[in-house]
Amino acid sequence: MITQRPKGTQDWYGSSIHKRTIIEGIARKICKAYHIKEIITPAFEHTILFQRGVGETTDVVQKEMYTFDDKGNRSITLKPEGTAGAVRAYLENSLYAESQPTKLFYFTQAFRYENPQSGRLRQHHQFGIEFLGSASPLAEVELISLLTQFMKELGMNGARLHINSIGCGNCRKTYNEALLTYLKQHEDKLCPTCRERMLKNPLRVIDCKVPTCKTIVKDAPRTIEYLDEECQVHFDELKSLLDDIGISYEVDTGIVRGLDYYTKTVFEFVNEEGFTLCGGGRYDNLIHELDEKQDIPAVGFGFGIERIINELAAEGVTLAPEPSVELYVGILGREAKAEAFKLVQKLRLADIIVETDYMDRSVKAQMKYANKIGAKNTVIIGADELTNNRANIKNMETGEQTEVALDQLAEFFLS
RNA sequence: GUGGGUAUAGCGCAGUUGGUUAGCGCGCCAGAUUGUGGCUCUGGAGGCCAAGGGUUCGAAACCCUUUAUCCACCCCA
Repeated sequence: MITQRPKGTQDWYGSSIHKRTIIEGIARKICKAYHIKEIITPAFEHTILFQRGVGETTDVVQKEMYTFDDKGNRSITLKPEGTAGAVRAYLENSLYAESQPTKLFYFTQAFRYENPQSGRLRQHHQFGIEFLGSASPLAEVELISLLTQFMKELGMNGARLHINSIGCGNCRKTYNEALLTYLKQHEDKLCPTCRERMLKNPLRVIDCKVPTCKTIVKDAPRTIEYLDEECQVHFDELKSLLDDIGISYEVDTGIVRGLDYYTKTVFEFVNEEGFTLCGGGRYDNLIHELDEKQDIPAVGFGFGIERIINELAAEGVTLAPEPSVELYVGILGREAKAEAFKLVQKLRLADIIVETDYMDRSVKAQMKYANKIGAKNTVIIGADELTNNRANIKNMETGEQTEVALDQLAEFFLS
């Protein structure tokens, strides 16, 4: 038990940490070109932030949060998603007072108490972006186009874009009435949970997976049919912008999203099995909800790092390998240790990846080790080399040896 | 929260209707004459058979409980 990690968590090391580093590197590079700045917010926040931000009726808040009282009797929650914390930081630090928009990216853990399964953990990691201050559909387009570029550079081909509009609070009112009227006609055929949530948050019934509910939902009114003028114009403009820049998408009127803060645009990138890799949307009311003095539109997304890695594996994509050791410096005899290590340090100062012997192994065992770790070259430093000031660099691929003066080794590898 | 599969060495797996000292492959360490890897050969280390209880002369195997893990539902990234 003491050496066992908690359920639903993962250790990152070896090839997994390498993949993550590559993914992060590509994301950072692209964010730089889009002029998006990094933000790091705490791993935990006041519970009320998520209750108000994510929404009291959501599953995330109702049953999935890691919530506890700290020693000062403050209710604290490990963040279940990235948006609320980033928006809180935006407000607390008055970032809205600077020239708008504010574009933020982050890599964060997210914690949800769920039963783990494929692509779902209790602690997972997200690459997220929040684009605050713009009501223009161009903000959505920017995020979607960034995501398209991101996946392309990763070598991922299987993700398709699904978009929908769920309207603003205004359209929601008329829509909810229409939906509720429809659902009430079929109430007897709905599953028990749907019968309950139909009253609290009827929108949730739309993505119920129970077959009987699905058949009813198929003919249910859609949010998209009840958009007011402004929301309709926004959605039409978004679609035409996507058309014009050549990003293909599918309008999926079933996308609802499980977080209450979404308004107008919601979108997902799903793989061929229909599994969500990335989800996001516009949240024009969230900021006002958290700080009534402010009324600022925004849009954002979260992309699951673990899901990226799974999808890349499923698509058979291999990422760039780790750089290999340029030189293994073998040490023979105690007298040679200090001199050999000085050489190692000199090469490392020149940014050359060098490894050496810390195990007092035989030359043969050291060569074996050098081969095992994939060293491109080896050199053995012993009494002979020290007295002659010369050593043989062995190319491990060809087996060829080149004699070089000890003090010329760094130069040998720099040229 | 609900349902199904699984749990044997660092990793991947065998292990017959219950029967001696629990095996195999990979990996790890060492050797095959002097200070040079890969291939081959030889040897070695490494197991509370997930944990706890029960049945039995005898349990890795059968039964119960717990835990973990994988998969699915709900929901989500």
